[in-house]
Amino acid sequence: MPDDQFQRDLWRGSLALAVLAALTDGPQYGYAIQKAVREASNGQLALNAGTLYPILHKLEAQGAIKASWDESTGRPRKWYRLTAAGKRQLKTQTDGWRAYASAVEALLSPKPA
Amino acid sequence: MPDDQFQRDLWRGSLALAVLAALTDGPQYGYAIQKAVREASNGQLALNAGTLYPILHKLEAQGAIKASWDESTGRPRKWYRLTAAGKRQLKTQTDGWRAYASAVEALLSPKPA
DNA sequence: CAAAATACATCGTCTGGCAATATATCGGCT
DNA sequence: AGCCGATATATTGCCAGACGATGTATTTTG
Repeated sequence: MPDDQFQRDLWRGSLALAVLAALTDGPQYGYAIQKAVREASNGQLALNAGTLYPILHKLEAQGAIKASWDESTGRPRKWYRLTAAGKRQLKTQTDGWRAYASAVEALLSPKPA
Repeated sequence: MPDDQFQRDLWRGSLALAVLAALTDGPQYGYAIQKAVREASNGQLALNAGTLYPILHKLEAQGAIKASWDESTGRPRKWYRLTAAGKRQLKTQTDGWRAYASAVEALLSPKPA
């Protein structure tokens, strides 16, 4: 059941989804993503640095995002932008997340007698 | 930030939440829970046996559920029911799940300009 | 000038979930 | 009667995700 597997992987890696989502409005660098995610979720999703950077590297290895250094600023920043594949992945996983969330909600809501 | 920690733990163990939820309408035995979860989520959450039983044992150890064997039927069945603590836990974690889900949704939705 | 924030990164560890495996009974089909 | 699939519980070994801790260096703020 590859479909099943997909659902599983999706919910497990939902922080990666958050990272992708943070890049929808244009390129960002790591530290800014961390803050953006925290703020967009009203502080509820605190993306740890030890979690964020591995995710970024993995997404890059997968080809979902592409990185480039900006040395012009004081501290060098590594900017990430979504690739075409990354945009597709974001859409697919967003749909998947919503399906998962509504499945959980169905379990939590009182069933019709 | 203990609050943060709570949020994290909640989303990680969301299958345990599903198990608790499956017991709201009265006691159930393992195999029935497995099917109930699968059906209530339209097949999207397939609770693996190797996942379910450890969860049940853990919830029991925590005192959230209580087990009793029914030997009267052919194959003996182990019935689980929510304890008072389990009901409280279900409510708390349900609220937590919804907060988490809406936080993720906030990230996925296009932000207001 | 010191402290806090910015900015990237890695490592070890813990935990959750899964596949595989094991055991045993029951119902239906042939 | 014999076989198979579904029922029913359970354990084990493995892998991946996430976290805390730690490290380095610069820049802003007090």
